Order: sequence, then structure tokens, then C-alpha cells
Amino acid sequence: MSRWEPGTADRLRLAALELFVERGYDATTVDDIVARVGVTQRTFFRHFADKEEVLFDEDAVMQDILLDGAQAYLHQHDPGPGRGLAAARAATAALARSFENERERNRARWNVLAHIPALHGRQLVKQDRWCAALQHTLVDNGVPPAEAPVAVAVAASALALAYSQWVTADRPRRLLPLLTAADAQFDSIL
Amino acid sequence: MSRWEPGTADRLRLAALELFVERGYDATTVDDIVARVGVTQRTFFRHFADKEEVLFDEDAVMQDILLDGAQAYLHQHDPGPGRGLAAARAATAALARSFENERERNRARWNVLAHIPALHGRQLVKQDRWCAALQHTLVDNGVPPAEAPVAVAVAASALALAYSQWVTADRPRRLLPLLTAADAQFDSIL
DNA sequence: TGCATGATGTCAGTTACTGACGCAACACGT
DNA sequence: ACGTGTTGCGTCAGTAACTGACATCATGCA
Repeated sequence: MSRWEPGTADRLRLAALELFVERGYDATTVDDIVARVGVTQRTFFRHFADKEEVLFDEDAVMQDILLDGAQAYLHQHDPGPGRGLAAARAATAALARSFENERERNRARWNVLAHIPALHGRQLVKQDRWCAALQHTLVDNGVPPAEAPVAVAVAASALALAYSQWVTADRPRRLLPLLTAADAQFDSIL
Repeated sequence: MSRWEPGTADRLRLAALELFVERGYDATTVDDIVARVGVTQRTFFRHFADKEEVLFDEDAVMQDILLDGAQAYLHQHDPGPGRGLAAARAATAALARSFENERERNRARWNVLAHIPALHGRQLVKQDRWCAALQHTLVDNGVPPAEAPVAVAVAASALALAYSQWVTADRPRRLLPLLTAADAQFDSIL
């Protein structure tokens, strides 16, 4: 038996989300969270850079999914018109697929984030970073530099639209069809 | 002569921006700012909800410009295909025109915001609110509810793209032509 | 003259976060 | 078995952001 229970970070994440849902983000202090887990505040801040990070530090994976999705497409298709947008859409579709079975967790998260501007902002910054990285991937694989930001913006906007419909829907729905529909909406507007 | 110098909020805004540029946002404390102006910390927090707000509280005007731009267009054009996008673009163009003579201030601001994720996030939240408000305006004026979010997303993405080119350019440029070019980029991708 | 108002100051808190240091288990190489 | 480094945590003292309660005092109006 070890000196401490293992998985401290995971237990902190769990306790934090529980408390945020129970009494709200602002009304939950870091002391509350660490008390529930049985560690000190210092331990919390060793695992997470700040109080917000406890909700965001697992998202590094998603950027990989996004970029892999784009590269898979780019390696299978030769340069040509529309390749940038198609690759960006392949990336968002890959990300959407990875979300597909986690609707409830995404809903809980959305309910916390939506009401706290600072958290919402952090989410948007994260998405902004994804877009920048995706843009780089496109350019590195032969998409014209002028086309890349536009393609990424269109694909990302469609994903954001589909995602918000997905998490706010009353009855369970599938994300990928919503994304496909959103993509089509963007096509049809011009 | 009054008891205190007038325009406290303005002098705080000015001192804050100066200090943020001189030594950086994180290295500047609220005590530094109020010391330069000659008031107490409590006064600062009566004018601004938090330290970040000193950089953002003047932006309420811009939403009005955006919405007025959209309504002016909508009142002059009857329903028809492409009306939503055109109205959203009229709105972003109006906003761009209001920026046109403030390039240096926008550059200074950009240099502060770009390096502090929390500030960047606040900017993105603000833009998100603008988009939501613009969307409402479009729908209230007869744009189909399915078209509005797409039109707004496309117009907003173009503005973001043009704005970033504008503030990061070495030599002075005009924002409106950049926006027009960005709009054209979005048109040409589909 | 009297009195309400508004912008500020004072003071004593709470909460988020950090640096420096110490301690005890584990994971090794010898 | 023995040292030795590393890892995960605790303790403590401190800074900075922010808040509530209350005092102060010029201004303007009754």
C-alpha cells in the first residue's frame, strides 16, 4: 500500500466538477475541492495551473484528433480547388466522431461553462489555438496560405454551430449528422 | 474647483494601458495603476469590475455600431437570397469604418491582448456576444433563422481575418479594403 | 441654513495563487 | 542490505485580486 491514494488528479477533477454542478463555479472554493479529496491546496495547484484548468487540462488529446483527421485527408488527395476546405471538414468530422458517445459529459460541461464568462473565454481561446494549428497543418501540406484561414474558419464555425445544437437539444441526437447539415448550410449561403 | 480631478475612469484607462505596454500586463499591479493616477484601489474597482475590464469597458459602443449597420442595410433591402450575409457584411463594414482612424491604439491593444490568454479569451467572449446580438437583429428583420448564424459566422470570420492583418501589418494600411478582400476570399472558396 | 447625493477614502476581510523548504515512500544500482 | 535520487505531498509565509461596511466631504438643491 502506497503512502497516498493514486489518481489524485482524477479525483480532483471529479470532485471539482461535482461541486461546480452542485453549488456553481464561483461558490466553490479550491479549499472545498481539496477538502472533499483530502489533500491540501498546494497539491491542487501542482496538478492544475489554476482553478479553471481543472476543467480543461484533458483537452490536449482533441487537437491531435483534429490534426490527424486533416492529415489523413491531405495524404489521400492531391492538390486542387476545394482541398483546403475538404481537409478542414474532415478534421472537424473526426473530432465530432470522437465526441459522439460523450453527450452527457459534454452537456454537464456546457452548463458550467455557459454561465461563467471567464470559462467560456478559455474554451474559445482553446478553439482558437486548434484553428491556428489546423491552419498550419493545411499550409504545411500544400494548401495555399490564402485559402487555409478561410477554410478553417468555415469548418470551425460549422462545428461550433453543430456542437451547440447538439448539447442544447432536449432529446439525444447524433453530432455527425448535425455537422454535415451545418456544413451544407455554409455551402448553400454563397 | 472640485474636490477631485474629473475623468478618473479615463485617467485610469490611460495609466493602465501605458503601464501594460511598459512592463506587461502581469507585471503591472492594480496598485501600480492607482498610484500613477493618485487614487486608491477601491476607486479602481468601483469603475471597473476587475483588472481586465479596464481594457474592455468602452466596447459597448461597438455593438451599437454593428447592429445599426445591419439594420440600415435591412431596412433598405427586401427579403431575398443572400440578404442575411449582405446585412452581416454591412454591419462588419460599419464597424471597420469606425476603427479606421485608430490603428495605433488598436495595435497597442493587440500587443497586450495577444500574449495574455485570459485577455484574449475576454475579447473572444465579447465577439461571441456581438455575433449573438447580430444574429438576433437579422432574425428580427426577416432573415431566415437557419441562415442567420451562418451569415454572421462568415462575416465575423472575415472581419477577424482582416483585423488581424490590419493590426499586424508593418506599414499602415486601411482596414476596409482588407475586409472587402477577406469577404471575397470567403466567397471564392465555395 | 440644512440636507441629500455622489465620488472618494479607510479598513478589514476572503480567495486565488506562488516560492521555499521539508518529509517520507518508492525505484534504482551497487 | 545500503545509499541515492526522484516523486508526490505537506507546511508556512507571502502577494495580488477583489469585496463589504462605513466614514468623509465638496456640490447642489430645497
